[in-house]
Amino acid sequence: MARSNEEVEALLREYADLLLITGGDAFRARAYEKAARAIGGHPVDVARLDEKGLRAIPNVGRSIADKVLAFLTTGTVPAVEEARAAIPAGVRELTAIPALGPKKAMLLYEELRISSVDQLADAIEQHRLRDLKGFGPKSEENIAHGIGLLRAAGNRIPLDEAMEVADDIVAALSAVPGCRRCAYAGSLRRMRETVGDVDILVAAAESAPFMEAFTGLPFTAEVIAHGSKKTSIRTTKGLQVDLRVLPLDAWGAGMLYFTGSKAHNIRVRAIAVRHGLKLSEYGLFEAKSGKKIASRSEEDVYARLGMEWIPPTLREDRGEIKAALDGSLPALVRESDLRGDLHTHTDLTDGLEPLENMIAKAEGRGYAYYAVTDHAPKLYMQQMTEEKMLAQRKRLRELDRGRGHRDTRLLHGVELNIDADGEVDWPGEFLEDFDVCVASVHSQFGQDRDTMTRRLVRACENPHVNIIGHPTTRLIGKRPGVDADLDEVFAACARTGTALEINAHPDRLDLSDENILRAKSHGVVFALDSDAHSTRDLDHMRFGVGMAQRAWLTTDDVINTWSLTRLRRFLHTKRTGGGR
DNA sequence: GCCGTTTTCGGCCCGACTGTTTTCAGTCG
Repeated sequence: MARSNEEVEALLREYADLLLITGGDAFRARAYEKAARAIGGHPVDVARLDEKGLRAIPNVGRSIADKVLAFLTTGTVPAVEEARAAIPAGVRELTAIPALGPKKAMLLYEELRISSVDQLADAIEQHRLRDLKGFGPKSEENIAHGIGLLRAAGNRIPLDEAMEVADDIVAALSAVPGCRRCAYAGSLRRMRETVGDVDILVAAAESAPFMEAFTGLPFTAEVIAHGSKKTSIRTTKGLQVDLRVLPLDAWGAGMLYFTGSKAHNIRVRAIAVRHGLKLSEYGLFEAKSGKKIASRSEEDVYARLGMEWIPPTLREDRGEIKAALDGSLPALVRESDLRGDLHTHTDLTDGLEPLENMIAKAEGRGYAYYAVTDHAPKLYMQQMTEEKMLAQRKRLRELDRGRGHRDTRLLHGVELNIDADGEVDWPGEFLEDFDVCVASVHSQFGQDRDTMTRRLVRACENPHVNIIGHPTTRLIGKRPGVDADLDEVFAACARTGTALEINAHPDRLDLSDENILRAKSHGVVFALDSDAHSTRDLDHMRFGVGMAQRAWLTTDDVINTWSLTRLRRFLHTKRTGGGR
């Protein structure tokens, strides 16, 4: 089941938002936000903690621990219920619009009784905002733009949220007697960056017990359709999940049918037709006689069509069918190929856990090397100094020395800020003592295309910058990527020996699969990084691997699948002016 | 509301940017 931590985090965040909207003490609201973040990233399930255990979590004191306990035992917290009663839920939803915060949302509600995004859109259309204090034509424009962004995200949900639901359902249905196979298919299996609905397949002789178990799941909010072959539900979070039960003999054909993108499936079926065959979710059949040729496994079906088995992440009709026919599919990078992580944080800046915890988890993942890259001083809120950085390095070197050959080697790095002109926080003399430098844009996202392009290219040309972090800085569903001539940036990376990051955080997935494909055509190499701010975040790597696979990457393309020796040579070559 | 080599109060990651003002509030990272 899903951990309680996420639910508690959402509850505390909601309470913090409501406090801000009602104009409560901002520091009090911040206390709830900090506690929410700490609990969300806490490695232990809060449902298993008593008051003492809860208060041991940073930023959780008596009051919040009591509220969490009340929530875990009764399902509600009186103070939160009171706040909810005072403010329509729609007012909080307004704050999801970029450029619209709690103060303006409350003003809109008080003055114009606006309590939904739709009402706000109408009010803008009628120019009713302009008369409000603090609003003008420009704010109207910005808010309208923000609403557009929000609506463009549609009802698709982030990959990790869909994955968690799917994992839960697969675990629940796998435990039902008579289950022969159970797995998720669809865009989730293809690892698309967002998911519209989840498809679950079960192989079993009888479907009824599975349909019953499915509609009875604790998070089923609504049963949309209930039949013997297919049942659809909507979860409490609004995600549609379809379950199909099929005979074990049709498993491969079913998985193939429900996994491929529409375009992939059309192409595969066309190949079947050319062979005088017919492909459906039940199997591959001779067109004339109706005799079944293959259906039990995906490998069988593809093989009878003259193809290699195609990894799900490639099934987008982007050339994989031709490659499968030729026998030239790439050996895609796998999570087990990763030998290290090159972009991670600790509680020295905005991470949630100390250096030692992060390292222990990295070792648990079997990494050969692990880089700690906390924020540099120009991200002002982190208050980094040279002294703090050097103290961290000293500690890290001590930890590294106290270890045997089989342990994870520790690298000391930094995540630099690329400023408006493409400069970074520290001069070369200070940077040259870091093992690895990531550099990222964290401010002034709105620069025009030429300026932003020059800014990123300049960062690539810095001999100490090894990796451009989250290169477009997009936040999926919240903020578009920066406007830059990416082809020019990618060419600069290739020219200067700078790697581009594939940031595996599910809110970023930056670069995206399409941009990775473009960058690869320029001859760029990539760093597949978690950008972890907690030990749990280190496991986000699977999502980045999904993006890398969707872009056809192999271990040759990903620098942190390389041996430490090869990696060090790559990092060193740029500094010594070697280029690539 | 949380926290403390400052310990029961008084601080709280700090600064830039934007659009609105006429000296600044709101939002963001």
